Amino acid sequence: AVMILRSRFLDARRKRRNFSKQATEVLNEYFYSHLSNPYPSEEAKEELARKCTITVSQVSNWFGNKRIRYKKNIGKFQEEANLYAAKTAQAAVS
Amino acid sequence: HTSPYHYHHGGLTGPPFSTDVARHGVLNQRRRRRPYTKFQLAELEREFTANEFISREMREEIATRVGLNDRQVKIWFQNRRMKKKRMLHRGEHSIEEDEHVGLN
DNA sequence: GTCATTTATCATGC
DNA sequence: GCATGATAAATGAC
Repeated sequence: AVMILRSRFLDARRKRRNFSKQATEVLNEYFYSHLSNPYPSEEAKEELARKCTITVSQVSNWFGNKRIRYKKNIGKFQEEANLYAAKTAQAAVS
Repeated sequence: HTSPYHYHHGGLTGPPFSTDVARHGVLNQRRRRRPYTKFQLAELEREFTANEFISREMREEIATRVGLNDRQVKIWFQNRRMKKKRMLHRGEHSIEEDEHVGLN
């Protein structure tokens, strides 16, 4: 039984799929609008998970990867940051 | 539960990840992650199957046998117990939503 | 001890 | 060929 569980566990990343465009959109919106403290609470993670149709663990994985990769190369994400900054600014006006 | 790396922040001034530099000085930087060998993992898994919690004596015995310090062995068993918990909690939510060939 | 993380590595998508 | 999601070592809060 243990072997079955483990093989199924290892298959998770073996057949990983990219998130949908809408899901990535939602996650990035939250990330760049909370850039000073990009650590969503457990409740926020659950809400993001519902909106993106993914699990809470996947939300945690996404933010973990996003934080480290953003920190390692801020310049590479500058264009993306400006994009979502303008998007949230647009939402604030309306 | 607050984020550990932002716990000591008094104000909200400063860039997102400013605490990283202040966390450790020049001398003590974070130990680099080093994947374990197949032999080490096989031995650790075998011991974990026997018992998930080990005493300090058994910990030292395993450490010298596989070529790790007792701290690494302790951490490995902690992470292994967390992994088991995740594995068990996986079958609850999504039994098997495989082959969802979804296009964006 | 648990557990949310950081960091590097892995496996895959395209 | 890198981008991306998931996992494996390692740290620290509690």
